[in-house]
Amino acid sequence: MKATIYDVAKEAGVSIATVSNAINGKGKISKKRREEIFKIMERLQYQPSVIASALTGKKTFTLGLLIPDISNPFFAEIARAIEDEAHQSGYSVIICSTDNKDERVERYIALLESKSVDGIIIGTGIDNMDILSQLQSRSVPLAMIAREASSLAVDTVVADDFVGGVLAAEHLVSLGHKRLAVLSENLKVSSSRERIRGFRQGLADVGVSFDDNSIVICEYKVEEGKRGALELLQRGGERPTAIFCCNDLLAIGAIQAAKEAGVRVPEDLSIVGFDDTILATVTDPPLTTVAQPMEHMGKLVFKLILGHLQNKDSIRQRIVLRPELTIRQSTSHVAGEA
Amino acid sequence: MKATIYDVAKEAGVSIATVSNAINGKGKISKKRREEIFKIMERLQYQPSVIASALTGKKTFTLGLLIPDISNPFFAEIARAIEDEAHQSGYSVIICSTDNKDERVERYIALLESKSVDGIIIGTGIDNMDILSQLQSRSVPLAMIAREASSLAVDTVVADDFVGGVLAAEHLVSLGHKRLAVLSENLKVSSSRERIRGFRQGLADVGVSFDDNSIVICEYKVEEGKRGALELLQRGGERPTAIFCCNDLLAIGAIQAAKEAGVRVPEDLSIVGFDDTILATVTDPPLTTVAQPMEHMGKLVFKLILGHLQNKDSIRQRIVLRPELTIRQSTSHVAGEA
DNA sequence: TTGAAAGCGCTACCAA
DNA sequence: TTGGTAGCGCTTTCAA
Repeated sequence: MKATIYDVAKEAGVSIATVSNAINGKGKISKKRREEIFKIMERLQYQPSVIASALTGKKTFTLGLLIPDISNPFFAEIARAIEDEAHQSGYSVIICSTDNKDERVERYIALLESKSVDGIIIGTGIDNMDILSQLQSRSVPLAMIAREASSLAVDTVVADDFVGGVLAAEHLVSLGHKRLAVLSENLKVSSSRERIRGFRQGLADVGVSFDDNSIVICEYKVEEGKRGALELLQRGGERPTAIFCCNDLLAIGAIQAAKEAGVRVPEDLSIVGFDDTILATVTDPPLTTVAQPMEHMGKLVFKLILGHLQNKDSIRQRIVLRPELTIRQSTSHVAGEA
Repeated sequence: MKATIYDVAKEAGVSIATVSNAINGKGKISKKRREEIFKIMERLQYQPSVIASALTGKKTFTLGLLIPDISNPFFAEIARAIEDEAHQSGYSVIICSTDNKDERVERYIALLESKSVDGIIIGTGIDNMDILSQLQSRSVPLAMIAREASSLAVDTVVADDFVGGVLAAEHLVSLGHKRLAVLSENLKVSSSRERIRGFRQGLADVGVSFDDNSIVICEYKVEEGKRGALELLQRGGERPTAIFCCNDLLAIGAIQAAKEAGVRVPEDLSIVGFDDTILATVTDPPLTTVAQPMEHMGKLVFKLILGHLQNKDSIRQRIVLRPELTIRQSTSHVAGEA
């Protein structure tokens, strides 16, 4: 069987209390004992049981990460950053892909709670914010990434989605586009709403009109984006000359839709994405997109929630990172312009 | 504070043993008591602590998943499949991105063991197989996915990498290619070795010669693939007319290298990838690649390891899935042929 | 059918 | 400096 603290204590001829102290650097222990104990631990291949210590000490050194889908490169990259940072502090992270379904969110949260995770990082869209406020009232440390829960006092790291939207609008306008459309995922996702609001504002600022009918909503998958874009392209009336997509996956769908509809990108249709995942660099044409500093965001949320874990009454922070426009080849001057 | 089994027992006027039995469906309990207890649990929002029950010798319902990098779409998709399947059985999965570094593998394994995970699924390349055999000798349930550890008796799910290599070779040869090259990640990854072996065999079968110097090894990142492909393209002597890349990421690197070197794909250079991740569908041109049934593989490993957890002496299985060639537009007849 | 009590491995507090 | 010991929340005999 695996060695326990008792085995070590017996072997060293001391009490388990002393071994525990040695391990945790508590109390005073003579150097000699200390070294002796460590040597024995090594010989016995002793590894303290996090489970047992969690039952007393309280921490499990495990975090839950709620995201829509780990197979979405945006979240995979964020997850990687969080994981790296967490691992350095001895934390593990449990991934929970929710597909933005409240029902899954609730199941996962219950599971995470029963496993006594030390905190939960949330990057998933949630309809019913009560779920979160309940969590908070049960004093489970929370942090949000790439999503906002403005009704809650909770540590948050987001890119400035509004500014991102503005950036996209400005870019498109500067290329002479006047007939714009938007492809967005479910509006229950706060970041999507902000992006659209920013996009609108960016257009309004320079007097370009924008019609609400030009917004198409769909799920966050490529397939859906394609369907949505197709709808936009096949509508009666004048076709938009540019589409702002609320994430790279949808932008890819739009590119595919354009291909299928025989519309050239960027000559006949400019497309702007959001996120700047690895996908944006490999598409045909490479995607002009609003870049979020994913790695940085991931590392930051972990630091935030860690601060929270170490110091119960550390002050809540909301960190907003500025996105940047990465111009590639999916956007160009509107046809007929200089 | 969170409700405990004591609170429920007190409220119900029974002993904790009875509550425990009710929860776990053990022993005999009168229906009346049973229902009463459940009602109280609900009212108190009682959730049994997995931690505490794990300490009593039961399971933690947590699995570790070792992969090279969760931000690699291939592993992200596999992780998603495993996660879904696991969640259905009440299991959580902790992701561990190792970058194929033994040092990281060891750190993660130690962490997972100290957290008493019920099992570990391994999809990462490992140099020192002793790490695994030690794990096994400590009787930690193991399962491999997309990797082999032939020296160990362990549940395994892989695509038939050898056949995949053959498929790629046959396809290229059928297009008239004779000067072939290979771009592979580190050969310590068993699957890469097999793919190359299959590729070779496929060529040999039809009498096309292949020179070991045409194999370039690099890390698994796009950047590295690009560098490697560039080397291949800029060598003196005749340029290869086709490159077989051991995964999609490298294939993308190769596409980028070709662009940079002014070599057209597929007219001047055909490229075949491996995996068929989402990336393959969006590249320019879309990638011809050997498809692995990722979702299926993920679901299968979980089932395998679960069987192992539920029935200690379930027999070891090695499941080999047949890959398929997905032909897109990165391959074509060699220039000058019909 | 139900309950009392002995742990599981570890931490923390109080004595020695 | 050290050790004894009371839990942490739950499972599991063994009796009642």
